[in-house]
Amino acid sequence: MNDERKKTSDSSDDRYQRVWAVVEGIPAGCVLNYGEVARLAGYPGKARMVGMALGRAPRGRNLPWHRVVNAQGRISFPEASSRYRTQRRLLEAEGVEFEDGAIDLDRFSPGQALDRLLWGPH
DNA sequence: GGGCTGACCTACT
DNA sequence: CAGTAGGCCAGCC
Repeated sequence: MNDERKKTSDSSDDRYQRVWAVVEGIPAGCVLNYGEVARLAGYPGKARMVGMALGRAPRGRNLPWHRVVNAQGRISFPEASSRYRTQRRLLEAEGVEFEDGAIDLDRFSPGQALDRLLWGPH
């Protein structure tokens, strides 16, 4: 029975494709943490793989990698790094607010995005 | 083949 | 609230 799954067994590249698809589905102005992305991609518990998938993402894909932060709502880069500033600038340009260097994941999750559209920003 | 590292998470102390 | 411990998996010596 293993031979049947041989064709459908996930190669590393296919796993990245799935992660990228989920990330592309994050609407502007929203953020998800690595664990959520992993879960939505069908790999619960494999949050680390998401980070690697983003790092290995081709540039031509226009992947909104900046909409993925860690579970604490913080950017997973040293604040002194240029990557941190780039990610933060992109997020703030989309309306994501930082308080004390952290994002309120409940307020800026895709689920709450619809509420903001209907009820307006609180 | 083994060991370390890392764009991580959860649970517990 | 901070710190620790265990888990997870892909890359790179």
